[in-house]
Amino acid sequence: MDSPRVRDPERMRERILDAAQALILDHGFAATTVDAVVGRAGATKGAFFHHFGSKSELARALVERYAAMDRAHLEERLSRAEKLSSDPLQQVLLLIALYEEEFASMAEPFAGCLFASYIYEAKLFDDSTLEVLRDSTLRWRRVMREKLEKVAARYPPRREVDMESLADLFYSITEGAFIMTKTLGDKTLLGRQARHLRNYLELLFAPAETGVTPPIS
Amino acid sequence: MDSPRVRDPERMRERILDAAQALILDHGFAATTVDAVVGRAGATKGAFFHHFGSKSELARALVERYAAMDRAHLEERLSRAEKLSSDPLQQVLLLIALYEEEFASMAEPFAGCLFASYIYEAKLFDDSTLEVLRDSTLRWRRVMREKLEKVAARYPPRREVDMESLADLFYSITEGAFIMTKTLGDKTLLGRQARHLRNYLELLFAPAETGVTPPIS
DNA sequence: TGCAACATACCAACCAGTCGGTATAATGCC
DNA sequence: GGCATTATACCGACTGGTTGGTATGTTGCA
Repeated sequence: MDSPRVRDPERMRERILDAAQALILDHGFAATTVDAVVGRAGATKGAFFHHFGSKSELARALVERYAAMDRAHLEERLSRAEKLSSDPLQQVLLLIALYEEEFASMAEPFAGCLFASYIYEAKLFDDSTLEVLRDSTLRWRRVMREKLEKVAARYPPRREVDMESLADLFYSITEGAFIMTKTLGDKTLLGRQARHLRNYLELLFAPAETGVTPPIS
Repeated sequence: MDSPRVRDPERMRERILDAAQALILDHGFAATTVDAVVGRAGATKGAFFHHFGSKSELARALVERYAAMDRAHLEERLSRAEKLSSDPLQQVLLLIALYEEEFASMAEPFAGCLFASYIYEAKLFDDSTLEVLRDSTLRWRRVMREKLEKVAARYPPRREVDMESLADLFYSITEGAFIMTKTLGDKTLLGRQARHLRNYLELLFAPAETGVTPPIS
């Protein structure tokens, strides 16, 4: 009935990864047992250790999948924003707005970020796993920084800011808002925090007094 | 010489809490064993279970101590800012500047926030422990919101913002910057992120076009 | 039929918590 | 003050349950 007797190794692997991710975001990596993972995935230990050589290998595979998804997600949104406007400032603002939209349309309050989960158990992971975190963070920095430098070239910022830390603000605010969301269970929080980032950029790069765009509401 | 044969239960308790906190911020709660804690604290299992009925009881005691410290820290900085200026906007800006100073003067890149560590292992803790997280978060929100409302009453914000989410920005940016700091190991990051929050508030509440304060640099 | 994809039974290491015992400090009494 | 008595602080071997991992089977598909 419910369980198709057909074998689909790729799907099984994904099911295990999905189960592990959900459990890890609630319990952390250490407290997520292999038994619990296979239980949730509807698999067995045999299947688990067939697909992953060890629990640490699962950790790396999981974060690599997550990083790839995060990267693809950012690239997709950014290219959408770039198609919607040719002005770099508008592109950045649109990018944030797109994220706001998605946050607003989420059913549950958001489970959390795997990067943040890992970093607070950093000593449990090997360097190659932590390298994925660093790479992803630095990618965010680079992508946003390049875009912001184009913005700054066209719209001289009203305050002297370095573009690196301004780029980091995207990551910071998001991660911080994830934590608050998990703490308070308020799913509107994420979008409202992103909105402030948008406000800041609008104010910072506002071309002239009258050029301040009105709130979209 | 080195080991005083005098008994000091309070100090022993603190030593255990200190050891636990340091280990938890690196390994998470689940992976922090009682043996490791007592090892680091120079204590034994007997001492541990004399002071704490269980590992979960340690978790609660630890986060309560952390929350009290966080609260006292905020109150101290805020009252210092309030003494330095009578203008609510300046008070808020000074508060951030005080935190920037502290972040800048730290020797190590900052170990992390216990609240964030706990929230990514939330399912391991009982409600009374998680309540401490919520209370602390809501306290930050309330304190900052009250201050910001006084600011907004005197300086009409240049954009329509709700003071609640603006207040939350203090917590968000801080927590997010903690995560980035842990990921990249850059101890200047924290202060530079706080600086952007200060910029935002300055721009948002800037009294008039000419009133935009020049960068301090 | 051969091999990948599972399932099941099992193991050794580890871990939170216990317990009998010891050392030190506090208290009550003369 | 001195001393018996009690309470507190601490020690460390031990235990029962748990966990990551393995060894050995079984099943489905090319």
